[in-house]
Amino acid sequence: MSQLVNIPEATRKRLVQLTNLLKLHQENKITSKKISELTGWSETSIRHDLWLIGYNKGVSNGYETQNLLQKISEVLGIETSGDISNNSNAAGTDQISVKNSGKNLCIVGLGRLGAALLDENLTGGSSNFHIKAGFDTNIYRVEILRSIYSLYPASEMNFVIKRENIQYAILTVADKDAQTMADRLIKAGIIGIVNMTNVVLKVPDSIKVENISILNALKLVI
Amino acid sequence: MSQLVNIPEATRKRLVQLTNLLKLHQENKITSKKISELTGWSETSIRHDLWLIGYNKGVSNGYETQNLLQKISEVLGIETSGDISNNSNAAGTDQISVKNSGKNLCIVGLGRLGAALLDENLTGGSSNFHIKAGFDTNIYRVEILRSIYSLYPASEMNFVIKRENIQYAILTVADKDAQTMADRLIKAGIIGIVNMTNVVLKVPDSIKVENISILNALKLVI
DNA sequence: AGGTGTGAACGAATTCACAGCC
DNA sequence: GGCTGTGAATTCGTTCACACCT
Repeated sequence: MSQLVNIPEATRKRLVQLTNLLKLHQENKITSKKISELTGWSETSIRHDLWLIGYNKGVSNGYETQNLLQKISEVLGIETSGDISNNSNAAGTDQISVKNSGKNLCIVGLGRLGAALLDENLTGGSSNFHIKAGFDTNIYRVEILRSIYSLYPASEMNFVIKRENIQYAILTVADKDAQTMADRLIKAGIIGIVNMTNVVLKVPDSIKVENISILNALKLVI
Repeated sequence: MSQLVNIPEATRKRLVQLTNLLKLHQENKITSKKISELTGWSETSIRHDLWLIGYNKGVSNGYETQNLLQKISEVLGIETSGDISNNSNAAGTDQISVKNSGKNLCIVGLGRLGAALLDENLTGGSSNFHIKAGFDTNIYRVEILRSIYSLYPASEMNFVIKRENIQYAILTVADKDAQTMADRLIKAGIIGIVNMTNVVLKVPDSIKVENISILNALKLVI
């Protein structure tokens, strides 16, 4: 789909974070040294990353902030649209028309955390994620919550995910239900899961999972 | 204090996750093959990890679940304080605490997400983290929220962190305030930060940071 | 000078291969 | 036969060294 080049995982992680940095960066240009100062990454690493994605617009004088941001977003398959969507900038080598389809996602598990995410500004910033649904096994929970998003009992998961063309899920259920729910999500057609539970999910190779358990993170900073 | 051996970061991550798996595992024994099935990690990797931490109780017949859990927790410096203490003392009071060297933490930024974390069961499971304080620059926010935890305006951060002997922080502020708040936390004596913002924090080498931005995670599962 | 681009060298992490044990 | 323990081999990621640009 988007993945023009095969980017190493470590580089992908840095690039995603770099997009956020570039968005906040006020100045026109930015050097690898400056990025290094702001992040703690080595200058070489940054240049190497950009080399890997075939960026060669720096030419000894630093990178043009917006141009770099554009390129990285392209390569990662995330849209930056938002602020400067002057798509009319020709010159670029983007022969492949990046389809501007927003990414639809759902939140599975509407406890305190999941419910908070419904209102979190996930679609903001300028990345186009659309929260299309929230699910919970507890039907009362679904009814009680007020939100601008549509909430459903978990029993309707399969149906709703297909109808709304949802491809990604944030999993915030109890640990004991995590694997079961992941299985159901995958069966319904989900291809990427942000796993906020504390368990390791076993999924097919084709499914991408990112683990961001708060408890695990705490144990790692000890 | 705990770090008996110098464990590679990749191994540490797996071990933390493995503790969760072992806690949920019902059977007495577990093999590397079984762990592999449950997680997707390679069998060799698992055995190698255990070898690295000097575990050698497996001897060709699988590992004893509880013994292994104990050992890993020890090495990682996280207490397991017997999650299955239902063996004899069935009474609700689990005050049987082993080595109550609890880790004190605070939550910085009491938006929807931060507020949700106050009530999240972070200290549960069996890892002893104690949420000692919540901070927000918005003093009204602090006053409005009800919780069993103590909330303070950010201006009192330095004082409270020292008084309560808080060493770890979960950062859930707005991106633009992230670095500033991190700096203040570090100045106040914090040594580990779980960074839930979307920015990369620049911190001294002595400070541990784990990044668990939901937005970044979403971009990585695309 | 101060910056990028790029392959080679180095170090970290994973996998392989096989010895040893039950 | 099925399992763990362990060094070696391989793959992956980072850093170095230096050519080149402006």
